[in-house]
Amino acid sequence: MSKFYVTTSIAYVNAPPHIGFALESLQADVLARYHKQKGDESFFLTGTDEHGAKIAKVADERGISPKQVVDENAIRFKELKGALNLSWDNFIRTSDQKIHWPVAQEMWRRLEKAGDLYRKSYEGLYCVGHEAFVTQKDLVPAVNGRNHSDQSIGVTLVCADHQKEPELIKEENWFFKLSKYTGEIESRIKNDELRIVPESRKNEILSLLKEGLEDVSFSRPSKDLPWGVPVPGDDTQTMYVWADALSNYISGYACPPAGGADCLKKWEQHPADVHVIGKDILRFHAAIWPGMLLSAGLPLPKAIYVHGHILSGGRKMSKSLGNVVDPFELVDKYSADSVRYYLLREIPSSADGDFSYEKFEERYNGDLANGLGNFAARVSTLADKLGELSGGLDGMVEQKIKELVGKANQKLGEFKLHESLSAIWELLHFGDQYLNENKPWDKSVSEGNKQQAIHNSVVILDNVASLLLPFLPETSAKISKAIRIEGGKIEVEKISNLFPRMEKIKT
RNA sequence: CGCGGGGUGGAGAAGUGGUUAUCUCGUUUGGCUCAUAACCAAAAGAUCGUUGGUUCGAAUCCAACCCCCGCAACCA
Repeated sequence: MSKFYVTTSIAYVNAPPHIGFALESLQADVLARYHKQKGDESFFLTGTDEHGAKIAKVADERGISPKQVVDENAIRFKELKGALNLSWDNFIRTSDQKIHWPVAQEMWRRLEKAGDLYRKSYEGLYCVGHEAFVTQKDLVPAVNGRNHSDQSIGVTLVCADHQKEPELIKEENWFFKLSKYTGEIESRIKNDELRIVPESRKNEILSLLKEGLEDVSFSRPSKDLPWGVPVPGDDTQTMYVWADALSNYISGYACPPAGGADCLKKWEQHPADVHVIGKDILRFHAAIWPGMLLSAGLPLPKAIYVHGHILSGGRKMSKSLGNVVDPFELVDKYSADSVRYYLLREIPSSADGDFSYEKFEERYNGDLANGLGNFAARVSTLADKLGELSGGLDGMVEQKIKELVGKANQKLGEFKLHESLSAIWELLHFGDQYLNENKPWDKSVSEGNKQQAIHNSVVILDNVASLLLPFLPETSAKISKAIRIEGGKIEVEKISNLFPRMEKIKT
């Protein structure tokens, strides 16, 4: 038995759960369930990132404490477990002062001890409207008439949102010597000690590393960032997101009750096997996080699996377009397993994918109702009519099962979840073909051949159920429960309407 | 010349030098009737973004160009 530790990224709680986070959770869930099924000791971690100026601002606007804001929102993320039938073992919240903070602070001390943290003044453009620093790209030429006065020096640049000229502000921060680790990180990724999947993402990060990493700011003055983990030994500064949020992979990893430094030991013995993340945060996980771990003298995760984003109707989801898809609404309307199936099958597991109700319906009717549901009903009805079955396994059927089970598992190992599902459906298709060829309902077929054909179909169905366990746990259990195989004898209960066909709702 | 990813039948994808370019959905036709008007088979439908090159042979390698999408360091 081996160990398997998988994580999702932690979600920022300034908004309710997004369907993209649902996808990420499902992908990690499949991996966790698969390893559990194999008999591995699996640990699946998820959680929420709860600090930052944005949260503090929301709290301020609503006249409540930041703690209240994050408590409210974190619940929504936890509820995803029930809604989507997730199997995570722990949910870590970065506002957890008892478990998380000591770990984040211990990490900080380690970096400091390694001589990798230093003070430096940071200079930036500060917009009063944003109450935050803005970058050059946030600025646009002024369009206001009153700004036209100083044409002598050209156009005035102002903040796009507030039409105000930003101030130049200097402040002192702690910086992390990430640049020091560029070479080491690069070589670890290059030789797959830290595997980045898919290949295209690996190349992307390698080309970034080739240009070299710069040191990153690791803290903010506490007056600007009041809501966060205090920097150990410097009460004027609060940790900026990196040391805080990324440490969750250690603090959330079944931290021993003693906490703090003891948590790091656990990671030292067995770091994460996979971090499942979105393409938007690749560089943080493939550069800053490994840099921190190297500095702290800790092992790197073994793999980072990068998924794409979900588009809605071919476009980026955004509130202003009104095409945001709420995962809870979906599950409510359909079922957990059908939403799981759609997201895991339709969205290529390492590229962008699209969500639309039309496609959902197509997948549901085509694959779940007509494919899986119908085959289960078909086989179980045939078997139920005959009562107890005996007979052997056809060599050709056995070989096909072996081939496709192998393919499904191989794809899973490559994190190609949608292709793994596709292999399972190949097996279903083979089952339908097999039945049509052997016609166990036909009067001209001998009793022995009928028994044989149905026996083989049941074995196919049983294998499908087993392969489906990580993807569609509920459905898989329903099918498995109906099939009893003991020695050469088989008994099957009738399985009806796993997925009732949907009527066309939309044009 | 910032970096990267991508452009394959109506839609979505697979396919990194070699016989008639694969799969799913959709369309048409035939078969079957155990099954959720489900299942099986066959057919139609692609100048593989454009142009040029390498090669006996390219979707696949090279060059130029066009188009789409990310990223461009503090935004998680």
